[in-house]
Amino acid sequence: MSKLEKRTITKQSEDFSQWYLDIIREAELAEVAEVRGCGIVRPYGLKIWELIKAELNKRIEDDGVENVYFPSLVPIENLEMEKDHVEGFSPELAVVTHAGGEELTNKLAIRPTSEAAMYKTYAKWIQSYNDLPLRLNQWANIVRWEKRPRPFLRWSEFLWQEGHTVYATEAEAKDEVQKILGIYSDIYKFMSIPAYCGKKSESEKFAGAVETYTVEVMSRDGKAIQGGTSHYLGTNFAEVFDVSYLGADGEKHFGHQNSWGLSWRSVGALIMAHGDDNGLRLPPNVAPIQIVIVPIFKDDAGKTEVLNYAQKLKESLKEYRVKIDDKPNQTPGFKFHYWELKGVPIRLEIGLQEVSGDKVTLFRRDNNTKEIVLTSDLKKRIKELVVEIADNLYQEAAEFSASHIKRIESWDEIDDSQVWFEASWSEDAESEKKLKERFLMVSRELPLGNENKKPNNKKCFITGKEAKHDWLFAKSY
RNA sequence: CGGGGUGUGGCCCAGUUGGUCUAAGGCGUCUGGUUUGGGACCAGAAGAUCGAGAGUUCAAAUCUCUCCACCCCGACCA
Repeated sequence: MSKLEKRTITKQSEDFSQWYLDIIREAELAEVAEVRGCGIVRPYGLKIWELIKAELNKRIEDDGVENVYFPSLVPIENLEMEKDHVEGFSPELAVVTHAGGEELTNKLAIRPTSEAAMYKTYAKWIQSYNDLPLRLNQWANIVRWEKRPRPFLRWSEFLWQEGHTVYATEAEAKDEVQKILGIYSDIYKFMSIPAYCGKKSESEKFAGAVETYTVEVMSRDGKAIQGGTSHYLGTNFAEVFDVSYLGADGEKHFGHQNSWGLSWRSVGALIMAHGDDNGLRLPPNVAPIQIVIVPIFKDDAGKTEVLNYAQKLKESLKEYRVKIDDKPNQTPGFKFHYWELKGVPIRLEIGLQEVSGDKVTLFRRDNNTKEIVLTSDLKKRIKELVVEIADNLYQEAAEFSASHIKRIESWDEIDDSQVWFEASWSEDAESEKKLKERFLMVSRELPLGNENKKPNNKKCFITGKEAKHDWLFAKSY
Protein backbone atom coordinates (compact mmCIF):
# COMPACT_ATOMS: atom_id res chain seq x y z
CA MET A 1 0.00 0.00 0.00
CA SER A 2 2.83 2.37 0.75
CA LYS A 3 3.97 1.88 -2.81
CA LEU A 4 0.62 2.94 -4.16
CA GLU A 5 0.78 6.13 -2.14
CA LYS A 6 3.97 7.06 -3.95
CA ARG A 7 2.15 7.19 -7.27
CA THR A 8 2.51 10.70 -8.61
CA ILE A 9 0.68 10.14 -11.86
CA THR A 10 -3.07 10.12 -12.25
CA LYS A 11 -4.33 7.05 -14.09
CA GLN A 12 -5.35 7.60 -17.71
CA SER A 13 -8.71 6.01 -17.05
CA GLU A 14 -9.39 8.36 -14.13
CA ASP A 15 -8.61 11.68 -15.79
CA PHE A 16 -6.68 11.69 -19.04
CA SER A 17 -6.15 15.43 -19.02
CA GLN A 18 -4.63 15.31 -15.54
CA TRP A 19 -2.53 12.30 -16.55
CA TYR A 20 -1.09 14.36 -19.40
CA LEU A 21 -0.22 17.26 -17.11
CA ASP A 22 1.29 14.88 -14.53
CA ILE A 23 3.50 13.21 -17.14
CA ILE A 24 4.79 16.51 -18.40
CA ARG A 25 5.71 17.59 -14.88
CA GLU A 26 7.04 14.31 -13.53
CA ALA A 27 9.03 13.29 -16.60
CA GLU A 28 10.61 16.74 -16.50
CA LEU A 29 9.51 17.69 -20.00
CA ALA A 30 8.19 21.18 -19.35
CA GLU A 31 6.58 23.51 -16.88
CA VAL A 32 4.27 26.47 -16.88
CA ALA A 33 6.00 29.78 -17.47
CA GLU A 34 5.43 33.08 -15.76
CA VAL A 35 3.67 34.38 -18.85
CA ARG A 36 0.15 33.09 -19.35
CA GLY A 37 -0.13 30.26 -21.82
CA CYS A 38 3.59 29.89 -22.32
CA GLY A 39 5.73 26.95 -21.37
CA ILE A 40 9.28 26.37 -20.32
CA VAL A 41 10.55 23.32 -22.12
CA ARG A 42 13.15 21.50 -20.09
CA PRO A 43 16.18 19.75 -21.60
CA TYR A 44 14.58 16.31 -21.70
CA GLY A 45 11.49 17.65 -23.47
CA LEU A 46 13.40 19.84 -25.86
CA LYS A 47 15.69 16.97 -26.84
CA ILE A 48 12.68 14.98 -28.03
CA TRP A 49 11.67 17.89 -30.25
CA GLU A 50 15.22 18.26 -31.51
CA LEU A 51 15.33 14.61 -32.52
CA ILE A 52 12.08 15.03 -34.44
CA LYS A 53 13.40 18.24 -35.92
CA ALA A 54 16.69 16.69 -37.06
CA GLU A 55 14.89 13.92 -38.91
CA LEU A 56 12.41 16.26 -40.54
CA ASN A 57 15.10 18.75 -41.49
CA LYS A 58 17.08 16.00 -43.15
CA ARG A 59 14.09 14.84 -45.15
CA ILE A 60 13.15 18.24 -46.50
CA GLU A 61 16.75 19.17 -47.28
CA ASP A 62 17.12 15.87 -49.12
CA ASP A 63 14.10 16.92 -51.10
CA GLY A 64 15.81 20.13 -52.17
CA VAL A 65 14.35 22.64 -49.71
CA GLU A 66 16.74 25.27 -48.28
CA ASN A 67 16.54 26.84 -44.84
CA VAL A 68 16.11 30.57 -44.35
CA TYR A 69 15.31 32.95 -41.52
CA PHE A 70 12.96 35.94 -41.44
CA PRO A 71 12.33 38.31 -38.50
CA SER A 72 9.72 37.41 -35.90
CA LEU A 73 8.19 40.90 -36.12
CA VAL A 74 5.88 41.62 -39.04
CA PRO A 75 4.42 45.00 -40.06
CA ILE A 76 0.80 44.62 -39.17
CA GLU A 77 -0.38 46.02 -42.49
CA ASN A 78 1.30 43.08 -44.22
CA LEU A 79 -0.94 40.74 -42.27
CA GLU A 80 -3.97 42.75 -43.26
CA MET A 81 -3.35 42.35 -46.97
CA GLU A 82 -4.99 38.97 -47.43
CA LYS A 83 -8.63 39.10 -46.35
CA ASP A 84 -9.22 35.55 -45.10
CA HIS A 85 -5.80 35.51 -43.52
CA VAL A 86 -6.38 38.60 -41.39
CA GLU A 87 -9.82 37.37 -40.35
CA GLY A 88 -8.35 34.06 -39.29
CA PHE A 89 -5.44 35.41 -37.31
CA SER A 90 -6.24 38.88 -35.98
CA PRO A 91 -8.01 37.63 -32.83
CA GLU A 92 -4.89 35.86 -31.66
CA LEU A 93 -2.21 38.39 -32.59
CA ALA A 94 0.29 39.77 -30.11
CA VAL A 95 1.18 43.27 -31.21
CA VAL A 96 4.19 45.41 -30.37
CA THR A 97 3.05 49.01 -29.97
CA HIS A 98 6.10 50.54 -28.33
CA ALA A 99 9.81 50.20 -29.04
CA GLY A 100 12.86 52.31 -28.39
CA GLY A 101 10.92 54.27 -25.82
CA GLU A 102 8.44 55.54 -28.34
CA GLU A 103 5.04 54.58 -29.59
CA LEU A 104 5.33 53.02 -33.03
CA THR A 105 3.47 54.59 -35.91
CA ASN A 106 3.51 51.28 -37.73
CA LYS A 107 2.56 48.55 -35.29
CA LEU A 108 4.38 45.24 -35.43
CA ALA A 109 2.81 41.84 -34.95
CA ILE A 110 4.76 38.91 -33.61
CA ARG A 111 4.35 36.40 -36.43
CA PRO A 112 1.41 34.02 -36.01
CA THR A 113 2.76 32.33 -39.18
CA SER A 114 5.02 33.85 -41.80
CA GLU A 115 3.14 34.14 -45.08
CA ALA A 116 2.78 37.87 -44.61
CA ALA A 117 6.36 38.20 -43.37
CA MET A 118 7.97 36.48 -46.31
CA TYR A 119 6.00 37.02 -49.48
CA LYS A 120 6.86 40.67 -50.12
CA THR A 121 10.45 39.54 -50.21
CA TYR A 122 9.54 36.58 -52.38
CA ALA A 123 8.08 39.08 -54.84
CA LYS A 124 11.49 40.73 -55.12
CA TRP A 125 13.38 37.48 -55.45
CA ILE A 126 11.16 36.06 -58.15
CA GLN A 127 11.36 37.75 -61.53
CA SER A 128 11.21 35.04 -64.15
CA TYR A 129 10.20 31.44 -64.50
CA ASN A 130 13.90 30.69 -64.22
CA ASP A 131 13.69 31.66 -60.54
CA LEU A 132 11.15 28.92 -59.92
CA PRO A 133 10.52 26.81 -58.06
CA LEU A 134 11.51 28.66 -54.92
CA ARG A 135 11.52 26.24 -52.00
CA LEU A 136 12.41 27.62 -48.58
CA ASN A 137 11.82 26.56 -45.01
CA GLN A 138 12.35 28.21 -41.68
CA TRP A 139 12.61 26.88 -38.14
CA ALA A 140 10.97 29.54 -36.06
CA ASN A 141 9.03 30.55 -33.00
CA ILE A 142 5.42 31.59 -33.43
CA VAL A 143 3.04 33.46 -31.15
CA ARG A 144 -0.69 32.91 -31.17
CA TRP A 145 -2.66 34.25 -28.23
CA GLU A 146 -5.04 31.32 -28.02
CA LYS A 147 -7.87 31.53 -25.54
CA ARG A 148 -7.23 28.10 -24.15
CA PRO A 149 -3.60 26.99 -24.05
CA ARG A 150 -2.42 23.44 -23.45
CA PRO A 151 1.16 22.22 -22.89
CA PHE A 152 2.87 21.40 -26.21
CA LEU A 153 -0.44 21.17 -28.06
CA ARG A 154 -1.38 24.82 -27.88
CA TRP A 155 1.04 27.08 -26.14
CA SER A 156 0.91 30.79 -26.88
CA GLU A 157 4.46 30.62 -28.15
CA PHE A 158 5.68 27.53 -29.94
CA LEU A 159 8.45 26.25 -32.16
CA TRP A 160 7.81 24.86 -35.58
CA GLN A 161 9.03 24.53 -39.09
CA GLU A 162 7.24 26.37 -41.87
CA GLY A 163 7.93 25.71 -45.53
CA HIS A 164 7.00 28.33 -48.09
CA THR A 165 7.33 27.43 -51.73
CA VAL A 166 6.43 28.93 -55.09
CA TYR A 167 5.84 27.09 -58.36
CA ALA A 168 5.03 28.17 -61.88
CA THR A 169 2.09 25.83 -62.17
CA GLU A 170 -0.75 24.55 -60.06
CA ALA A 171 0.10 20.95 -60.87
CA GLU A 172 3.65 21.24 -59.59
CA ALA A 173 2.53 22.99 -56.44
CA LYS A 174 -0.13 20.39 -55.72
CA ASP A 175 2.40 17.62 -56.25
CA GLU A 176 4.51 19.10 -53.53
CA VAL A 177 1.56 19.41 -51.15
CA GLN A 178 1.17 15.64 -51.36
CA LYS A 179 4.88 14.99 -51.12
CA ILE A 180 5.16 17.02 -47.91
CA LEU A 181 2.11 15.29 -46.52
CA GLY A 182 3.93 12.02 -47.13
CA ILE A 183 7.01 13.30 -45.33
CA TYR A 184 4.89 14.35 -42.35
CA SER A 185 3.27 10.96 -42.29
CA ASP A 186 6.74 9.38 -42.32
CA ILE A 187 7.84 11.59 -39.44
CA TYR A 188 4.97 10.23 -37.37
CA LYS A 189 5.94 6.75 -38.40
CA PHE A 190 9.45 7.65 -37.22
CA MET A 191 7.77 8.24 -33.84
CA SER A 192 5.88 4.92 -34.15
CA ILE A 193 2.60 6.75 -34.61
CA PRO A 194 0.14 5.94 -37.39
CA ALA A 195 -1.03 9.10 -39.14
CA TYR A 196 -4.29 9.53 -41.03
CA CYS A 197 -3.73 11.70 -44.08
CA GLY A 198 -6.48 13.63 -45.73
CA LYS A 199 -8.04 16.90 -46.78
CA LYS A 200 -9.67 19.45 -44.49
CA SER A 201 -13.22 20.66 -44.94
CA GLU A 202 -13.94 24.24 -46.04
CA SER A 203 -14.53 25.41 -42.50
CA GLU A 204 -11.45 23.71 -41.08
CA LYS A 205 -8.89 24.73 -43.67
CA PHE A 206 -6.09 27.27 -43.16
CA ALA A 207 -7.05 30.95 -43.33
CA GLY A 208 -6.13 31.98 -46.86
CA ALA A 209 -5.57 28.52 -48.33
CA VAL A 210 -7.33 26.97 -51.30
CA GLU A 211 -6.84 23.48 -49.90
CA THR A 212 -5.46 22.20 -46.62
CA TYR A 213 -4.15 18.67 -46.20
CA THR A 214 -3.52 17.27 -42.76
CA VAL A 215 -2.03 14.37 -40.85
CA GLU A 216 -4.26 13.43 -37.92
CA VAL A 217 -3.22 11.17 -35.09
CA MET A 218 -5.21 9.59 -32.30
CA SER A 219 -4.58 10.13 -28.63
CA ARG A 220 -5.16 7.27 -26.19
CA ASP A 221 -8.29 8.98 -24.96
CA GLY A 222 -9.74 8.76 -28.46
CA LYS A 223 -9.37 12.41 -29.39
CA ALA A 224 -7.75 13.61 -32.59
CA ILE A 225 -4.62 15.71 -32.78
CA GLN A 226 -3.81 17.63 -35.94
CA GLY A 227 -0.21 16.61 -36.43
CA GLY A 228 0.86 18.79 -39.33
CA THR A 229 -0.63 20.58 -42.29
CA SER A 230 0.29 21.12 -45.92
CA HIS A 231 -1.55 23.90 -47.74
CA TYR A 232 -2.02 24.75 -51.38
CA LEU A 233 -2.45 28.54 -51.32
CA GLY A 234 -3.19 28.90 -55.02
CA THR A 235 -2.47 32.45 -56.16
CA ASN A 236 -4.33 34.06 -53.22
CA PHE A 237 -1.24 35.44 -51.56
CA ALA A 238 0.68 35.84 -54.82
CA GLU A 239 -1.94 38.27 -56.09
CA VAL A 240 -1.83 40.30 -52.88
CA PHE A 241 1.95 40.41 -52.49
CA ASP A 242 2.64 40.38 -56.22
CA VAL A 243 4.58 37.16 -56.25
CA SER A 244 4.70 37.01 -60.03
CA TYR A 245 7.07 35.95 -62.76
CA LEU A 246 7.65 36.55 -66.42
CA GLY A 247 6.87 33.34 -68.27
CA ALA A 248 8.54 31.89 -71.35
CA ASP A 249 5.53 33.30 -73.18
CA GLY A 250 6.62 36.82 -72.23
CA GLU A 251 3.52 37.30 -70.07
CA LYS A 252 3.26 38.00 -66.34
CA HIS A 253 1.91 35.11 -64.23
CA PHE A 254 1.22 34.69 -60.55
CA GLY A 255 3.12 32.02 -58.68
CA HIS A 256 1.33 29.02 -57.22
CA GLN A 257 2.23 28.84 -53.57
CA ASN A 258 2.31 26.28 -50.78
CA SER A 259 2.95 26.53 -47.09
CA TRP A 260 3.37 23.64 -44.70
CA GLY A 261 4.17 23.29 -41.04
CA LEU A 262 4.85 20.84 -38.26
CA SER A 263 5.36 22.01 -34.68
CA TRP A 264 6.45 20.68 -31.31
CA ARG A 265 2.82 19.85 -30.89
CA SER A 266 4.13 16.54 -32.25
CA VAL A 267 5.77 16.03 -28.85
CA GLY A 268 2.34 16.29 -27.26
CA ALA A 269 1.00 13.80 -29.77
CA LEU A 270 3.87 11.46 -28.94
CA ILE A 271 3.10 11.59 -25.22
CA MET A 272 -0.60 11.00 -25.79
CA ALA A 273 -0.18 8.24 -28.35
CA HIS A 274 2.20 6.01 -26.39
CA GLY A 275 2.20 6.97 -22.72
CA ASP A 276 0.75 4.63 -20.10
CA ASP A 277 -0.04 4.74 -16.39
CA ASN A 278 3.64 4.31 -15.54
CA GLY A 279 4.75 7.26 -17.63
CA LEU A 280 6.16 7.98 -21.03
CA ARG A 281 6.97 5.26 -23.54
CA LEU A 282 9.39 6.58 -26.11
CA PRO A 283 10.28 4.88 -29.35
CA PRO A 284 14.09 4.63 -29.68
CA ASN A 285 14.20 7.10 -32.59
CA VAL A 286 13.10 10.02 -30.47
CA ALA A 287 14.31 8.93 -27.02
CA PRO A 288 16.85 11.39 -25.57
CA ILE A 289 18.30 8.41 -23.74
CA GLN A 290 17.86 5.13 -25.59
CA ILE A 291 19.56 2.88 -23.07
CA VAL A 292 20.01 3.51 -19.37
CA ILE A 293 22.41 1.37 -17.38
CA VAL A 294 21.59 0.95 -13.71
CA PRO A 295 24.54 -0.40 -11.72
CA ILE A 296 23.70 -2.31 -8.54
CA PHE A 297 26.26 -2.97 -5.82
CA LYS A 298 26.54 -3.60 -2.10
CA ASP A 299 30.00 -2.43 -1.10
CA ASP A 300 32.98 -0.50 -2.42
CA ALA A 301 34.62 -3.57 -3.92
CA GLY A 302 31.47 -4.47 -5.80
CA LYS A 303 30.97 -0.87 -6.78
CA THR A 304 34.28 -0.64 -8.63
CA GLU A 305 33.74 -3.91 -10.39
CA VAL A 306 30.18 -3.15 -11.42
CA LEU A 307 30.91 0.40 -12.57
CA ASN A 308 33.86 -0.77 -14.67
CA TYR A 309 31.63 -3.34 -16.28
CA ALA A 310 28.95 -0.73 -16.92
CA GLN A 311 31.51 1.59 -18.47
CA LYS A 312 32.71 -1.17 -20.76
CA LEU A 313 29.16 -1.89 -21.87
CA LYS A 314 28.55 1.77 -22.59
CA GLU A 315 31.64 1.93 -24.76
CA SER A 316 30.54 -1.11 -26.70
CA LEU A 317 27.22 0.63 -27.44
CA LYS A 318 28.65 3.84 -28.84
CA GLU A 319 26.12 4.13 -31.64
CA TYR A 320 23.31 4.61 -29.10
CA ARG A 321 22.44 7.37 -26.65
CA VAL A 322 23.46 5.63 -23.43
CA LYS A 323 23.47 6.88 -19.85
CA ILE A 324 24.88 5.23 -16.74
CA ASP A 325 22.83 6.19 -13.70
CA ASP A 326 25.47 5.93 -10.98
CA LYS A 327 23.86 8.37 -8.57
CA PRO A 328 24.71 7.29 -5.05
CA ASN A 329 22.12 7.02 -2.29
CA GLN A 330 19.30 6.02 -4.58
CA THR A 331 18.11 2.45 -4.56
CA PRO A 332 17.85 0.50 -7.79
CA GLY A 333 14.09 0.36 -7.35
CA PHE A 334 13.89 4.12 -7.29
CA LYS A 335 15.93 4.37 -10.45
CA PHE A 336 13.83 1.76 -12.23
CA HIS A 337 10.67 3.75 -11.60
CA TYR A 338 12.31 7.02 -12.51
CA TRP A 339 13.57 5.87 -15.90
CA GLU A 340 10.33 4.08 -16.69
CA LEU A 341 8.51 7.33 -16.03
CA LYS A 342 10.90 9.05 -18.42
CA GLY A 343 10.11 6.46 -21.06
CA VAL A 344 13.64 5.19 -21.72
CA PRO A 345 13.10 2.28 -24.14
CA ILE A 346 15.82 -0.07 -22.86
CA ARG A 347 17.29 -0.50 -19.38
CA LEU A 348 20.28 -2.65 -18.52
CA GLU A 349 20.54 -3.80 -14.91
CA ILE A 350 24.03 -4.74 -13.84
CA GLY A 351 25.06 -6.21 -10.50
CA LEU A 352 27.62 -8.73 -9.37
CA GLN A 353 25.35 -11.51 -10.65
CA GLU A 354 25.64 -10.11 -14.15
CA VAL A 355 29.34 -9.40 -13.91
CA SER A 356 30.18 -12.90 -12.77
CA GLY A 357 27.83 -14.52 -15.27
CA ASP A 358 28.96 -12.31 -18.17
CA LYS A 359 25.40 -11.28 -18.87
CA VAL A 360 23.00 -8.40 -18.37
CA THR A 361 19.38 -8.14 -17.28
CA LEU A 362 17.53 -6.16 -19.92
CA PHE A 363 14.20 -4.41 -19.42
CA ARG A 364 12.15 -3.04 -22.27
CA ARG A 365 9.73 -0.22 -21.56
CA ASP A 366 7.31 -0.84 -24.45
CA ASN A 367 5.92 -4.02 -22.89
CA ASN A 368 7.55 -3.85 -19.45
CA THR A 369 9.29 -7.23 -19.65
CA LYS A 370 12.73 -8.42 -18.58
CA GLU A 371 15.11 -10.80 -20.25
CA ILE A 372 18.62 -12.08 -19.54
CA VAL A 373 21.12 -11.54 -22.34
CA LEU A 374 24.69 -12.84 -22.57
CA THR A 375 27.14 -9.99 -22.96
CA SER A 376 28.43 -11.56 -26.13
CA ASP A 377 24.94 -11.36 -27.64
CA LEU A 378 24.11 -7.90 -26.32
CA LYS A 379 24.99 -5.78 -29.35
CA LYS A 380 23.04 -8.02 -31.64
CA ARG A 381 20.06 -8.16 -29.30
CA ILE A 382 19.92 -4.41 -28.89
CA LYS A 383 20.13 -3.87 -32.61
CA GLU A 384 17.09 -6.12 -33.00
CA LEU A 385 15.27 -4.58 -30.05
CA VAL A 386 15.52 -1.01 -31.28
CA VAL A 387 13.53 -2.10 -34.32
CA GLU A 388 11.29 -4.46 -32.38
CA ILE A 389 10.30 -1.81 -29.83
CA ALA A 390 9.55 0.76 -32.51
CA ASP A 391 7.46 -1.78 -34.43
CA ASN A 392 5.65 -2.93 -31.36
CA LEU A 393 4.71 0.59 -30.31
CA TYR A 394 3.55 1.31 -33.84
CA GLN A 395 1.47 -1.86 -33.98
CA GLU A 396 -0.12 -1.12 -30.65
CA ALA A 397 -1.00 2.43 -31.66
CA ALA A 398 -2.26 1.29 -35.06
CA GLU A 399 -4.52 -1.33 -33.53
CA PHE A 400 -5.78 1.12 -30.96
CA SER A 401 -6.56 3.72 -33.61
CA ALA A 402 -8.20 1.30 -36.00
CA SER A 403 -10.38 -0.20 -33.28
CA HIS A 404 -11.54 3.26 -32.20
CA ILE A 405 -12.92 4.33 -35.55
CA LYS A 406 -16.43 3.16 -36.13
CA ARG A 407 -18.56 3.43 -39.21
CA ILE A 408 -21.89 5.12 -38.72
CA GLU A 409 -24.78 5.68 -41.09
CA SER A 410 -26.91 8.20 -39.26
CA TRP A 411 -26.83 11.02 -36.74
CA ASP A 412 -28.71 8.82 -34.22
CA GLU A 413 -25.75 6.47 -33.85
CA ILE A 414 -23.44 9.16 -32.55
CA ASP A 415 -22.86 9.07 -28.83
CA ASP A 416 -20.72 11.05 -26.45
CA SER A 417 -18.11 8.32 -26.06
CA GLN A 418 -15.44 10.37 -27.81
CA VAL A 419 -14.27 7.95 -30.49
CA TRP A 420 -13.65 8.79 -34.10
CA PHE A 421 -16.17 7.77 -36.68
CA GLU A 422 -16.40 7.52 -40.41
CA ALA A 423 -19.55 8.55 -42.26
CA SER A 424 -20.83 9.57 -45.66
CA TRP A 425 -21.23 13.34 -45.70
CA SER A 426 -22.77 16.00 -47.87
CA GLU A 427 -19.92 18.42 -46.97
CA ASP A 428 -22.55 20.96 -46.06
CA ALA A 429 -21.09 23.61 -43.71
CA GLU A 430 -24.30 24.09 -41.72
CA SER A 431 -24.50 20.42 -40.88
CA GLU A 432 -20.94 20.50 -39.59
CA LYS A 433 -21.87 23.34 -37.30
CA LYS A 434 -24.79 21.36 -35.99
CA LEU A 435 -22.52 18.40 -35.25
CA LYS A 436 -20.16 20.64 -33.36
CA GLU A 437 -22.89 22.22 -31.29
CA ARG A 438 -24.45 18.94 -30.28
CA PHE A 439 -21.46 16.60 -29.94
CA LEU A 440 -18.39 18.90 -29.90
CA MET A 441 -17.15 17.02 -32.94
CA VAL A 442 -16.07 18.32 -36.31
CA SER A 443 -14.88 16.76 -39.52
CA ARG A 444 -11.23 15.81 -39.26
CA GLU A 445 -10.52 14.99 -42.85
CA LEU A 446 -11.52 13.45 -46.12
CA PRO A 447 -9.05 10.55 -46.15
CA LEU A 448 -6.74 10.52 -49.19
CA GLY A 449 -8.08 7.24 -50.48
CA ASN A 450 -11.68 8.47 -50.35
CA GLU A 451 -11.21 11.57 -52.51
CA ASN A 452 -11.92 9.79 -55.76
CA LYS A 453 -14.27 7.21 -54.33
CA LYS A 454 -18.03 7.19 -54.09
CA PRO A 455 -19.40 7.29 -50.55
CA ASN A 456 -20.54 4.04 -48.94
CA ASN A 457 -23.90 5.57 -48.29
CA LYS A 458 -25.70 7.77 -50.81
CA LYS A 459 -27.36 9.75 -48.03
CA CYS A 460 -25.59 12.21 -45.77
CA PHE A 461 -25.60 11.04 -42.14
CA ILE A 462 -26.72 14.46 -40.95
CA THR A 463 -28.87 16.06 -43.61
CA GLY A 464 -30.13 13.01 -45.47
CA LYS A 465 -29.21 14.84 -48.66
CA GLU A 466 -26.82 13.46 -51.23
CA ALA A 467 -23.51 12.45 -49.67
CA LYS A 468 -20.31 13.33 -51.50
CA HIS A 469 -17.57 11.32 -49.78
CA ASP A 470 -16.75 9.25 -46.72
CA TRP A 471 -15.19 11.51 -44.06
CA LEU A 472 -13.61 11.07 -40.65
CA PHE A 473 -15.04 12.95 -37.67
CA ALA A 474 -13.78 13.28 -34.10
CA LYS A 475 -13.36 15.44 -31.08
CA SER A 476 -10.00 17.08 -31.14
CA TYR A 477 -7.36 18.85 -29.15
C1' C B 1 -15.36 36.53 -23.17
C1' G B 2 -19.20 33.30 -20.14
C1' G B 3 -19.52 29.40 -16.02
C1' G B 4 -16.84 27.01 -11.97
C1' G B 5 -12.50 26.77 -8.85
C1' U B 6 -7.76 27.81 -6.51
C1' G B 7 -3.78 30.99 -4.45
C1' U B 8 -0.08 28.84 2.44
C1' G B 9 8.53 26.97 2.29
C1' G B 10 11.20 24.29 -4.28
C1' C B 11 6.55 20.73 -4.94
C1' C B 12 1.70 18.53 -2.90
C1' C B 13 -1.27 20.45 0.72
C1' A B 14 -3.88 20.87 6.39
C1' G B 15 -5.75 24.90 8.88
C1' U B 16 -10.94 29.39 6.88
C1' U B 17 -17.83 29.67 13.14
C1' G B 18 -11.02 35.26 14.18
C1' G B 19 -7.54 33.55 19.85
C1' U B 20 -1.25 28.06 22.23
C1' C B 21 -0.86 29.46 14.38
C1' U B 22 5.36 31.76 17.50
C1' A B 23 1.41 28.13 10.72
C1' A B 24 0.83 21.37 10.89
C1' G B 25 2.01 17.17 7.68
C1' G B 26 4.09 14.61 3.27
C1' C B 27 7.68 14.89 -0.89
C1' G B 28 12.21 17.11 -1.98
C1' U B 29 16.90 19.59 -0.15
C1' C B 30 21.33 19.75 3.37
C1' U B 31 24.54 17.23 7.41
C1' G B 32 26.04 12.60 9.88
C1' G B 33 25.47 7.43 10.01
C1' U B 34 23.53 2.78 8.39
C1' U B 35 21.92 1.10 3.49
C1' U B 36 21.41 -0.30 -2.06
C1' G B 37 18.36 -6.78 -7.04
C1' G B 38 11.44 -2.87 -7.75
C1' G B 39 10.07 4.00 -5.08
C1' A B 40 15.56 2.51 2.01
C1' C B 41 15.99 3.86 7.34
C1' C B 42 17.51 6.65 11.80
C1' A B 43 19.01 11.33 13.92
C1' G B 44 19.46 16.39 13.13
C1' A B 45 18.98 21.02 10.08
C1' A B 46 17.64 24.81 6.65
C1' G B 47 13.51 26.75 4.18
C1' A B 48 6.78 30.74 4.62
C1' U B 49 6.58 38.72 5.19
C1' C B 50 -0.10 32.59 4.35
C1' G B 51 -1.19 36.09 -4.04
C1' A B 52 -1.16 42.00 -3.43
C1' G B 53 -3.16 46.37 -1.17
C1' A B 54 -6.52 48.71 2.11
C1' G B 55 -9.92 48.15 6.15
C1' U B 56 -12.48 46.08 10.79
C1' U B 57 -10.44 44.33 15.65
C1' C B 58 -7.24 43.94 21.87
C1' A B 59 -6.09 40.01 18.18
C1' A B 60 -6.46 38.31 10.95
C1' A B 61 -3.94 32.68 6.96
C1' U B 62 -9.12 33.02 8.92
C1' C B 63 -13.92 38.62 8.42
C1' U B 64 -14.94 43.03 4.62
C1' C B 65 -13.61 45.68 0.12
C1' U B 66 -10.51 46.33 -4.17
C1' C B 67 -7.02 44.35 -7.33
C1' C B 68 -3.86 40.43 -9.43
C1' A B 69 -2.52 35.65 -11.01
C1' C B 70 -3.32 30.75 -12.27
C1' C B 71 -6.28 26.16 -13.14
C1' C B 72 -10.70 23.51 -15.01
C1' C B 73 -15.36 23.35 -18.41
C1' G B 74 -16.96 26.10 -22.75
C1' A B 75 -16.75 29.93 -26.91
C1' C B 76 -12.01 30.74 -30.08
C1' C B 77 -7.96 27.98 -32.50
C1' A B 78 -1.79 26.02 -38.03
